[in-house]
Amino acid sequence: MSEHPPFAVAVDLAIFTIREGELSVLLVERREEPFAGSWALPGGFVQPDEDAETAAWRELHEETGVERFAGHLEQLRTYSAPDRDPRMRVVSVAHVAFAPDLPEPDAGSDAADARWWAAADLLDAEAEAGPDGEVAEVAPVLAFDHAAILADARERVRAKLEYTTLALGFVAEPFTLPELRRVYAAVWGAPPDLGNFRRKVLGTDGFVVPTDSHGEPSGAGGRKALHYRRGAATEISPPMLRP
Amino acid sequence: MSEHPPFAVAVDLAIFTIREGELSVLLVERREEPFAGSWALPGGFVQPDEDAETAAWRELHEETGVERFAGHLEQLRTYSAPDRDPRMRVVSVAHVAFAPDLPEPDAGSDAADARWWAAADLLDAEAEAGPDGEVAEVAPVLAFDHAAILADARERVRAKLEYTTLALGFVAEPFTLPELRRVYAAVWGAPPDLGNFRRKVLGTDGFVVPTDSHGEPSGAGGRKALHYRRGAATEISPPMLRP
DNA sequence: CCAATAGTGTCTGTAAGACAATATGGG
DNA sequence: CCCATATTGTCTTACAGACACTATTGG
Repeated sequence: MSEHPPFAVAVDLAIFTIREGELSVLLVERREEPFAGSWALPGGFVQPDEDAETAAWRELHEETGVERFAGHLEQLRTYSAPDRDPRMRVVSVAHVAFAPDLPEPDAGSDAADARWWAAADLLDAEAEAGPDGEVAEVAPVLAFDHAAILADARERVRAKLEYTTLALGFVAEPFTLPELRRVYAAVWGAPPDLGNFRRKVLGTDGFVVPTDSHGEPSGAGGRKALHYRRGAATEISPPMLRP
Repeated sequence: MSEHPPFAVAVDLAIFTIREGELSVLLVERREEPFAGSWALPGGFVQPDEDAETAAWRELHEETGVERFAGHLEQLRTYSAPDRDPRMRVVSVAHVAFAPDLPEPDAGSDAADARWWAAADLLDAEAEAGPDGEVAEVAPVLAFDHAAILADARERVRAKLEYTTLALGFVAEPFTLPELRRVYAAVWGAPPDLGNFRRKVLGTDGFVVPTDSHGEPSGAGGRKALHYRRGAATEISPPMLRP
């Protein structure tokens, strides 16, 4: 049998939420080398008594400060290039998480800062300038291989909205159908057709269940939307395809 | 920052092929402890200069003996329960591979035996008895958490046949449409409708390209089927759903 | 009344499910 | 000729895409 050289095993998390209509991801500014001063996905090492998912939940709680987490967490894939960490051999079991309206994070002990970034600003290289020609804040280049992890994570979320009800993980109960539609718009980058979206959601058995209450108008002026709660269904079949 | 305790990192492989119309997977009989004498998925430790995928390809070549591998290999997911290996802390980056008509394997140095097993016999617990009441060979209980890995691997393959052209990885070129349909039948456990299958495959641009040759009748009597080669397409949209 | 948002209805094209009919080969 | 397999075609239904129309609220 071959040797079994020692590795460090880490988890990295792409934690998504929707802020101001944009799919946003939590990054931390590293205090320590390597990549001190760079922004990176939150993460940490797996401890001897943990599996990777437990470690991911622990990091999620530590980074967001949220105790009761209403969203979803799942394994993404494992990144294991020999040179991905310059210090030593580290394989990272990356995870994806998402939740409704998470609070502004505190910088943890090993982070100089922590904040939400619009995923599109980090991933879609476009001319970054506001309408008045001013750059709000330049999107950073991520440390390690975290740009690749983030790209894979966003694609996973985009794909899963097509054939699962995981969009419900981005909204707090009770929610309105326009709110749910804005989740799809933010994740996919373009809104699904209004009427077709309602037909699909309401026509999929167990996706949402109606309540007798209703929300407030979203803008100034406009009709009140009905409130719904999440149903028991987890899959959408046939899937709702992206525009 | 937290500690980074040492782990061993392994790869395990679920290598599938179709033999006698059945989805089959390669198992090895372990020579060493733990689980000496038990059957397990082939695998081994990742070496210092390798990433997990490279290690998986190396193990694939070592276990099958095939040099030019016509099929497909991809990462499945990582299994990291603290007690999954009684000797020490090992996380396993599981992979799925499949290929057309692989040869009967040789037992490697660390294996007492190696052979193909029908995946259904290992996963679908049924009354195991032939029509004459005789049990051909009792399916083993797999070592470690390999039964769970195998179940996840088969589900991955089943799902991927729906929306990708990866079924082509199970057939040698040139192939006939009935051969390709038998791949779907073996993986899904039931054949897709004959006419609808042809309409879908031939109607998906770049799935298969016709040739001017043809195969021999499959049974005694029966028409000759046309030969095809794989096209450039990798995705099937909209997907071909399981029956 | 007007603008803005929520909700309903309709038409049409695509494609899948079910299944029938025809073609081609071997014995 | 008969049977087994391959190939083509048809009918029906489900459902998505596009888009028009109505309803409700605040200013």
